[in-house]
Amino acid sequence: MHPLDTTRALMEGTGSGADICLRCGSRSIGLCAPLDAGMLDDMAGDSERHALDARDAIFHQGDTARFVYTLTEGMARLTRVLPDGRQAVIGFRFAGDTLGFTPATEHAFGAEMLTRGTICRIERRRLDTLFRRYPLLERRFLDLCVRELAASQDHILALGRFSAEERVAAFLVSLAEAQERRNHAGPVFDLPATRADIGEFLGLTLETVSRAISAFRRRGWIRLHGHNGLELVDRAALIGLGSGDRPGA
Amino acid sequence: MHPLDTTRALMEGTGSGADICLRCGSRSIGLCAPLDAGMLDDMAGDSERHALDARDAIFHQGDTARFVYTLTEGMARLTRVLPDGRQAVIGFRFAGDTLGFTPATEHAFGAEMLTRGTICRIERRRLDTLFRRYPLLERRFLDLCVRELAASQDHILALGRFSAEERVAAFLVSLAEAQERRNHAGPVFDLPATRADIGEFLGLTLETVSRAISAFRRRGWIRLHGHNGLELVDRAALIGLGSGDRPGA
DNA sequence: CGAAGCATTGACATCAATCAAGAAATGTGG
DNA sequence: CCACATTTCTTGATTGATGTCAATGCTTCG
Repeated sequence: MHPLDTTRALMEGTGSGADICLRCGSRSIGLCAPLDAGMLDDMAGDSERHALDARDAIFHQGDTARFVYTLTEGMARLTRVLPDGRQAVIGFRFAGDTLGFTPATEHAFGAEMLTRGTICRIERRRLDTLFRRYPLLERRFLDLCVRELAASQDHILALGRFSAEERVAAFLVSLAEAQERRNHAGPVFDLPATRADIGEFLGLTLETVSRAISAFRRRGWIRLHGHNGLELVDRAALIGLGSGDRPGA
Repeated sequence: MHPLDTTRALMEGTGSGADICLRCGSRSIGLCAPLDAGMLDDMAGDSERHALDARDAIFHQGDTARFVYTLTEGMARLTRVLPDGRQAVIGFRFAGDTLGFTPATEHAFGAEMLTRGTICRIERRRLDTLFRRYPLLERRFLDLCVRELAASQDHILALGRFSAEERVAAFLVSLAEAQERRNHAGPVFDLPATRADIGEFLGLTLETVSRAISAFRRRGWIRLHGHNGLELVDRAALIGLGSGDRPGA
């Protein structure tokens, strides 16, 4: 992964290939990708699907980590709260991503839907059993984990060293790329996160995010279609700004 | 882990228990902790020790990831560089921590010694063989990886939401705690990182770090002993500031 | 003792946060 | 389908925290 494609990998999260999860019935489930039919049968008996509305919580920070989740439809955000109420968005997740996997007893962050969608969940204990039966599955989790770690480091680099506009540019590009990797067609992308969500992800206020987006619009780099539609008119300009290779800095 | 003990876990890194690595001969080697004598014999034939001076590189960003390293003595920093030269310190590592483990072909970051010390390295390919022979070892890497991920998220929270003084306070406390967990005695801790290193870790300039440290000194919270000695006089005050639970924010 | 590296401090500039008002989009009920 | 309420977004004015530039002082080490 290019170390500068800051948020791309975070956006990409733990998503993966194009296999079909027999139980969930949808394409491209991160968790199930490396499994053959026998493993999937094993999992199917213990997994459940749930439909959720926008803003619904998948799990809360501090919850006992009983389940591991796969987001099968929709977009979610991962949040972490400080005792004084300050909040940060740790990352965004898309259809196909795995959520809430941890060896700790509690979830260190909460997860909420940004759109309506569905999740598929399996008991943590059941997953441990499967790890023992199918070592390949555990290997896969290790890979996902390392990839996510690399993405977190990209994000650390962005938060520590990028200006406001650089962060927003990197975010918009990574959002578009994440959707393209998920078979998105057409020039208009979804932007279900509010300015406040984006700001909490990038360590900025919502006003600063809004100003950056307005600046890009004035420069003709992007076009907005309602509150939810985003079109990248000059992607090269955004990539240039969001890649940390600007000459004067 | 307390979500607010921001940098503590990052400082703690992948360090671990108190087992003895037969090959390296030193206490508390992260990599070897879960292994019995048979596994250690297996590893010993392929691992090598190296002595390094302060500022020596252990590996560079972009290097082929042939080896996995264990820091057996000394302190190191992990750095990531942008094309325009901006640099960030991703984390610090202490004796007992594992470095450079990745399934990717290249190291995504570089590692340099801050003090003189020694490292023990094993070939990545050899480690893969061991994974197949000792599933417990792979499980251990998964645990370390998840813990490091949680630490990265703490750091993201700090970079995105903490003020300069809060970040420096959290850093000093975590540095002290990391050394205490490694059998440190006495009130004076080592601070081998320069103001510039700390600043690159916390997303601040070296001047801002210096000002924060001076402010703590003026308030009687800390005392400095030369360029390398740090004494926490009022740890509670530092913890209060660095925990994100200040009332007015 | 002197040199080199690192740290401190001050003056000033700048970027992003804050405070505040109003506009656009979305959703709701009649 | 329209009017209204709500939420989200935009923009402006101002403030404040941190960065930048520059000069000086302290530690360490040869």
